Amino acid sequence: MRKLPAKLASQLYGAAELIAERGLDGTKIEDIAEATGIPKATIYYHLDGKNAVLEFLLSDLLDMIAGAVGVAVSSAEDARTRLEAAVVAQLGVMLEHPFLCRALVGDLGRATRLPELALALRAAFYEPIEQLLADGVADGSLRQVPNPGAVALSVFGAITVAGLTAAVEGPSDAPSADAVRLSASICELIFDGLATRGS
Amino acid sequence: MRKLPAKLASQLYGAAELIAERGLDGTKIEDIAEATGIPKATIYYHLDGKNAVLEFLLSDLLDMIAGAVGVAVSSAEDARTRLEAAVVAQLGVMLEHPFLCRALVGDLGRATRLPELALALRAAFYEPIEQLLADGVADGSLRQVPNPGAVALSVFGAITVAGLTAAVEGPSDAPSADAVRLSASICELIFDGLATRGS
DNA sequence: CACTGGTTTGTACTTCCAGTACAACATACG
DNA sequence: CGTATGTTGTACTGGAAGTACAAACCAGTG
Repeated sequence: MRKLPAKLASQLYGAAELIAERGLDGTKIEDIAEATGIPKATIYYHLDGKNAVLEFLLSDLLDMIAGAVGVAVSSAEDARTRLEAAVVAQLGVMLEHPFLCRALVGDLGRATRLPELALALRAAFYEPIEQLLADGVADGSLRQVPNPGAVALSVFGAITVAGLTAAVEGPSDAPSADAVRLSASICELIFDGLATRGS
Repeated sequence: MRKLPAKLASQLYGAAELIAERGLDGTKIEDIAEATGIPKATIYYHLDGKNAVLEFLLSDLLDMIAGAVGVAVSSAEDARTRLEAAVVAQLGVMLEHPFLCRALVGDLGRATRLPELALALRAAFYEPIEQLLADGVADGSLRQVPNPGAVALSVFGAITVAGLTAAVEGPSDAPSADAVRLSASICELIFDGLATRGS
């Protein structure tokens, strides 16, 4: 089940918009069959049901994010700079795949209940951030905080919610420019905060 | 449909844990009937189906949050202080109702597709924050940022994700103490940021 | 008390859809 | 050619949501 032919895989993306729009519940297998041109029997030959369709689509998105972030994170810069790069990378992928993001948000519950996906979610979104915050303390580019776990979670939330919302709201025609802009706002928040400065 | 008898309403809460655990899909109406003691026919007499059960439970949670936050926000302090109070209030309610939070996360997609709930979600979580950030700029207790909308969204994400995760992970035995602790971490992040200070 | 209107509930039914079974067909490759 | 692996149509099964409805129940109210 883990190696469906490339051709089918690419056709399956035709279902993303459908699922994004109506949710997996509101989408009949027959609809997916029609939208993708893959007959129902064939879908069932390769995939173990509806959930597997979602799982396939989302794990792909998550892999893309994890990949892009992984690249961004592995430069030689200090952690703070790498965190900025990671945010841009993550938002870039998200804004480029708005339908997948909408599907993810819409069926988040299901996603977190699919063990494979839950892991991939963590790996794509949360872990890199957690790691970077720790690195930043080590290399002095970020500040030590009393409760790193909670803070990492909040940073993760700040980035992800902003990204998902942006992706969900409007498919943009210049995703990577938007990603840069949005990431600037987010980084300003998480680095400098909102308090009025003495300086 | 908006005024089910108090007795039934209270019984319905018995379904929250069930839904939190398995998701609405994984929960049969018959299960809900059994868990709450309300027979299926009666459920259908008052409510228009499964979604309405979820809608009832979640709109209640959202009302509680909106209420608590509303109180916190309406003090005479400066915006920054009120924002802190709002965070504590929001987290307090969330940690006190872990099952409802889990149900919310698990069926977020469905929730956002129910128009009433989508509005209540916005009103409970996002709008107060947006307002406070604006107030803060006005009264000088918070800094002006180039893109207030995006920042408000990130702040919202930071608080909500941290809160939901905490609620989902472990039902705590001292919710309000935990809320205070967690909110301190979050506020430190959103006010002071993570950059290393010159000072 | 009897009448009336709303609730409550059991039971049986309809409908819809995910998933299965299976047979016929295609394609490839030895 | 023939065996294996994929592809697809069609018909079926099973389970759960939601509906229909009638019988019971429970106020009030005259």
